[in-house]
Amino acid sequence: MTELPKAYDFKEYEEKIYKVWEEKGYFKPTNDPNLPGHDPSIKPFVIVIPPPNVTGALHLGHPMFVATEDIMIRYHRMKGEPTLWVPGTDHAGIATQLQVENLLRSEGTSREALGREAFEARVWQWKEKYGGEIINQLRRLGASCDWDRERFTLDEGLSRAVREAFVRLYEQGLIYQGPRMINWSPGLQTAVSDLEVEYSEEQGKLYHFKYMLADGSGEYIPVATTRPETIPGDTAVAVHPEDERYARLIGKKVLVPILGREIPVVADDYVTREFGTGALKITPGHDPHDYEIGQRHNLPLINIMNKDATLNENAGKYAGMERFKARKEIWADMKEAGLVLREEPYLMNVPRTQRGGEIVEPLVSTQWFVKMDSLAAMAGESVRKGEITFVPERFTKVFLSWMDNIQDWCISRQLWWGHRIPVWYCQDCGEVIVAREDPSVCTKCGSERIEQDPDVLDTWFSSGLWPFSVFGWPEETPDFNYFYPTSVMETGYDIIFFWVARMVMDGLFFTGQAPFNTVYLHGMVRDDKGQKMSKTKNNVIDPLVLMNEYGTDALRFSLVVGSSPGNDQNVGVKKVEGNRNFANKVWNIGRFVINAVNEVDTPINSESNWSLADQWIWARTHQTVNSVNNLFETYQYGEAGRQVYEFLWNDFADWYLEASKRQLAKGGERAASTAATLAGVLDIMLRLLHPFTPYVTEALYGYLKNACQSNPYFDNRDHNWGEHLIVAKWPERMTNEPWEEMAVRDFELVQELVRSIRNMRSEFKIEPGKAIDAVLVREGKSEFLHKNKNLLVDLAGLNEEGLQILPSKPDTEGLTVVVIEDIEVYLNLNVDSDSELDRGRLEKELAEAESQIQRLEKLLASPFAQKAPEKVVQAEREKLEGYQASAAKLRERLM
RNA sequence: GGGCGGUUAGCUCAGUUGGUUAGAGCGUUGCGUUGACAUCGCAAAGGUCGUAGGUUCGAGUCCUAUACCACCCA
Repeated sequence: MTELPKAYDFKEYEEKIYKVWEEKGYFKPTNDPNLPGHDPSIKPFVIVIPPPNVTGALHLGHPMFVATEDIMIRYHRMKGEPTLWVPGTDHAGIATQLQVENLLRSEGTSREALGREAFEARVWQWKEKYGGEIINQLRRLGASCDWDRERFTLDEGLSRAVREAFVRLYEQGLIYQGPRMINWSPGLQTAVSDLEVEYSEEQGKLYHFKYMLADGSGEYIPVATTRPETIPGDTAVAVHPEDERYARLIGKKVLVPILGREIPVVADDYVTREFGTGALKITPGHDPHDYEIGQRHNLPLINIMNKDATLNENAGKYAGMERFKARKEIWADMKEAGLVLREEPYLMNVPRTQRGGEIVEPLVSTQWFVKMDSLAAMAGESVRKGEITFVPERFTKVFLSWMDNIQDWCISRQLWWGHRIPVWYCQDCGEVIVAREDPSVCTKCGSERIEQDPDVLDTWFSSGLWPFSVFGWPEETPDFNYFYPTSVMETGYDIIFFWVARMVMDGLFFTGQAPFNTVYLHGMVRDDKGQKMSKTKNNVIDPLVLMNEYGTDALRFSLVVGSSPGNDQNVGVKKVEGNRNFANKVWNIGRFVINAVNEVDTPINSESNWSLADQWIWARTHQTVNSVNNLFETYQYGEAGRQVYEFLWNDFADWYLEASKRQLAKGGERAASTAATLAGVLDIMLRLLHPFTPYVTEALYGYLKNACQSNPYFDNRDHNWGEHLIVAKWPERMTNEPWEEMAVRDFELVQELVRSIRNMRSEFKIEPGKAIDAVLVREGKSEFLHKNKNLLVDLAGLNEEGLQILPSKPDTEGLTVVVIEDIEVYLNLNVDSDSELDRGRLEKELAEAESQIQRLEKLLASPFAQKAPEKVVQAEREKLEGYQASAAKLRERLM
């Protein structure tokens, strides 16, 4: 057997282990519905991946969701359930198109120069080249997905699903085309949906000016606007119906500045009297609110802008001028005409595109929309009925309020990369053909002059179908029938509207079932100061760098542990480093245990005779297993990981391993049973830890299993070794045995004694290696001390030969005392026991004990003693007794 | 304007049926390499749990109000 190296070298294992898992087929679900012997009655656990952008770069959000989903997947797989994680990527219309356009620009060409077909071919090329990168990175993160089921939103099957979905919605009257106010991105030259617009508070100006009455009276209405360039599109001035200032002007005509067009003054209670001048210019063609007001008052709609955000012929002399230049020009001209009142600084909400960040222009354009109200109502009902639950629960409300205030969804995009809208227009008879299969002639007049709509669908249109399109829908494939609906949708809370809501609506509409029963939402990853990561702030941490430096396990653990569901998570390099150290700690625990197993040279024949330490570590193991199970069932992975971490480091390594050394040194059966405990506990903990840090645990598990199985004296009966850890059985809850509570209490007393003695050593500067003589006293009942004296000797560094255990107090002249409850520990520290230092220390301890006594006596005299549960009261009484005992001993000593 | 989350040790954060002297990691201080681990060990310092009320025998935890920070929606 080869000695393991002193430090865990993740580079040595990660790739190899992943390969083994994959080759062994562990990522594939058991009970595959496509194979003989399938049992449809067994419930599978299924997650579909939130598909990353196919040409996107890896950022910390990816390891975040991979870690969380992989934890869920590995846990269910280890529980023996048929488990499937479907991977895939998203074509990400705008993002991908922009990347390729950038590339073309650098080559001195453009998509327009290439033409649509050549451009599309070029994007596919790009996708083939870079699309695999993100997938490889997911593998590197340890994602245990079934790669044979990998999908891409633009692949053939999913494209068929998209077309089917579009046609069905259209047939049901839920898709319509029409002129509506949309958000236009002049740079991207496409419509974007409401969700793709972000508002940023920016310093602007509020321009006050005169709207002259048309009657030539010289009277005017003062109006304020943030966008003077839209004045040519004004078709009314609105005032509040109850505003006395303007009441008499309602119904009169005013003149549009510069253009001199007559428009009416209307009354509408949308107007806020307190805002600005209390009079609002109405531009139905270029403002969503004005658009609605325009509809209410039957106002004409004037479009004054071209698609590139220059003004058009309707703007008169400003035609052809860029929108912000026009703003200046118009204002200057109005100033000259004496129409300007004043300007004041104003903080305004500027709409910008999520991608690119340029200012969005609201304008009326003919686009395709999905009618949302009935779909949203269905989705809301499903959630209200509890068919879908959110983790954390508070997102239910967010989801429902979105559903209750839903707006129609603009799904057409003027892009070339995406699912082409399956609509054809007949050039001869004007027929609109919506079809599942590309038509070659007009279905009405038979003309061959038909043209397909040039637009593509919003990427989210296809993402919404993802939970079932990946299984072959609309075909009722075996996968679809068995794996759909899925179990958990795990994703970030930032796309609850973009994606989760649409999946729910689509799932219900197309399949009649909610696409998943649980939505687990994770928070955003921020830097270690809580700042959003962004290139401009230069605080982006590249996951690949972290993985190269500290290993995948460390990164995964850092992204899951120390946070709670739905809350944002700060990640710094320090944290990852700390968890690299943890992986190394686990490795070294493993080295120690394996070594102990290797040295077993006797079978265990007699009844097991557990030491206190053995009992304690088993009791703690049971507690941890039970607690971790509870936490997993309630999605509290962060806390579960923390508990395993704490157990391994603070209980198992710091205490049990130390305690086990003497037991191992004894050799024979004692050593054998100790090794069995070491191996048994480690085995369980590796299983609990595996979903978090799959690589180091799998590596160690292999070595541990090998050591145990290759030693003929080692009893493997309790181990139930899995072929690999990834498919080893998950530790289920255990019932606590009656002796456990006592073992924990006794061992904790030992720990307290040891800590106190260590403190004394430190305080009195005793050399670390020096064994000290001691006298241990517990009035009348010294068995506990006799039984555990070895622990005290080993862990506290006492001198075994010089150690006395007495049932009553002897002559302890010259010794320094420590008191823990009713136990006195006299230490020979070669210091003057009557020294000021020592007396001072004892007095401080006594004072502390006395103040505790006072506190507890007061507590127990209060109504607490009657009203609190007996168990709680009893615990406090015992504490009081402990303090009373130590106080008595301390007082005696100080006499 | 509506909503949601946060405010706990110098820093970053845990703390899910309210149980009675509040936890971790990092950082800080002191000591330490005898074969699991210096990617380590032992010990120490450090918090009136944002503020003000309330409910309760008991509140970091529940309720009300309020301040500040962040986010979502309009």
